[in-house]
Amino acid sequence: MTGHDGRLDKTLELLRSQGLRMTPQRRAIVAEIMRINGHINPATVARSVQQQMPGVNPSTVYRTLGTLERLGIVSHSHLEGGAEYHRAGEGNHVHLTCSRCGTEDDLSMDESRALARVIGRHHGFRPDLTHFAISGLCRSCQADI
Amino acid sequence: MTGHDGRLDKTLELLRSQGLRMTPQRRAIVAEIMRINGHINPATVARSVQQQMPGVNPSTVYRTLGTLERLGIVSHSHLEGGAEYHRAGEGNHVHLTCSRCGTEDDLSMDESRALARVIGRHHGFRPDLTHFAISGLCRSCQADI
DNA sequence: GTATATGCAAAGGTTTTGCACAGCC
DNA sequence: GGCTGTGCAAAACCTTTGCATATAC
Repeated sequence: MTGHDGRLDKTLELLRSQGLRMTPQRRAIVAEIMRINGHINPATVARSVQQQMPGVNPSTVYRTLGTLERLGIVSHSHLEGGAEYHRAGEGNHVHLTCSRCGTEDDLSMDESRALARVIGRHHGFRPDLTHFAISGLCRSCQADI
Repeated sequence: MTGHDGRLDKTLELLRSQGLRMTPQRRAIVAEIMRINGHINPATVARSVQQQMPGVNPSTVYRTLGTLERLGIVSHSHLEGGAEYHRAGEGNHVHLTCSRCGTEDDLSMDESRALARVIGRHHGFRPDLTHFAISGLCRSCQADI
C-alpha cells in the first residue's frame, strides 16, 4: 500500500475547498502526480497524462503544478535548470550549499563516511558520494533569521 | 584561500600534456569552471564567459565540458533533465534513488534526523530535508554488478 | 601544413506566456 | 452568465550536431 488514493482524495478535496474547478484534465493530472513516488518531472507527467487522455496540453500540466505549489501541495527544487557538472576529484566529499547566502562547504571524508553508514544501515543502499549535494542554511544565516 | 589557481594550473597542464590546444576561449572557459565552487551549470558558465569574452559560443562551452569529462576532470549528473517537484508533506524524509534501476526509497524520520545530526555536528549547517535527494545503488543492483 | 577547435546555423526538447474559446459552478 | 481553465501558437531557453572556417602546434 502506497497511499495514492488517500493523498489523491485529500488533494482533490482541498482543491474543491479552495473554489478551484474540477476539470477532467485537472483530475487526470493530479491523479498522475499523486501516483508518482519520488521526484515529479513536469515533462514526464505531461507525457503520461497524454497517454490516457490525448490532447492534454503540456502547458496545462505546468499550470497545474504551479497551482499545486501555490497551495503547498508540492514544491520544487530548481536544480539550476539542467545537467550539472562537478569537479571529479572532489566527488568524495559531500557539498553543502547555503540556500540563502550561497556559501559552499564540504563534509570531511570521515563525516561523509559516517553519513554513508547511516544511509546504508537499514536499506543496504550505497549512496554515490560523487553525486551528493545538500542544501540548507549555514550557521551564520541561521543566526540572521 | 580556495585553491582556484592550483587546480586551474594543474588542469591546463594536463590539457597540454594530452596534446590539446590552448585557445583563448578554452583558457577562459576552464578558468571559469575552476573558479566555481560547487555545481557547474553549463548555461551559467556560458553566460559568465561571454561577459568577459563576448562572442564565445555556448556550444564551445558544452564541448569543453565534454572534453574535461573525458579526461576525468569533471563529471556530471543528469538530474533527470530539469526542474523537479516533490510532494510537500513528504519533504521531511530523504529520498533515495537508485541510479541503475530507478527504484525510489525513503529514509524514515528517525534516520533522516540521524543524518541531519551528522551534518550539523561540526558545521552548524542545518540541511533542508525538503530538498534532499540522494542517488546511489540499491541493495539488489549492488548484487547484480 | 595539418589536425583540432571554434563559430554559425539548424534542430529537438522543455518551459512560459498571451489570447480566444470552452466549460465548470 | 461569469469566471476559471484549457488549447493553441509563439517565443525563450537549453542542448546537440554538421559543416565551413580559423588557428594552435
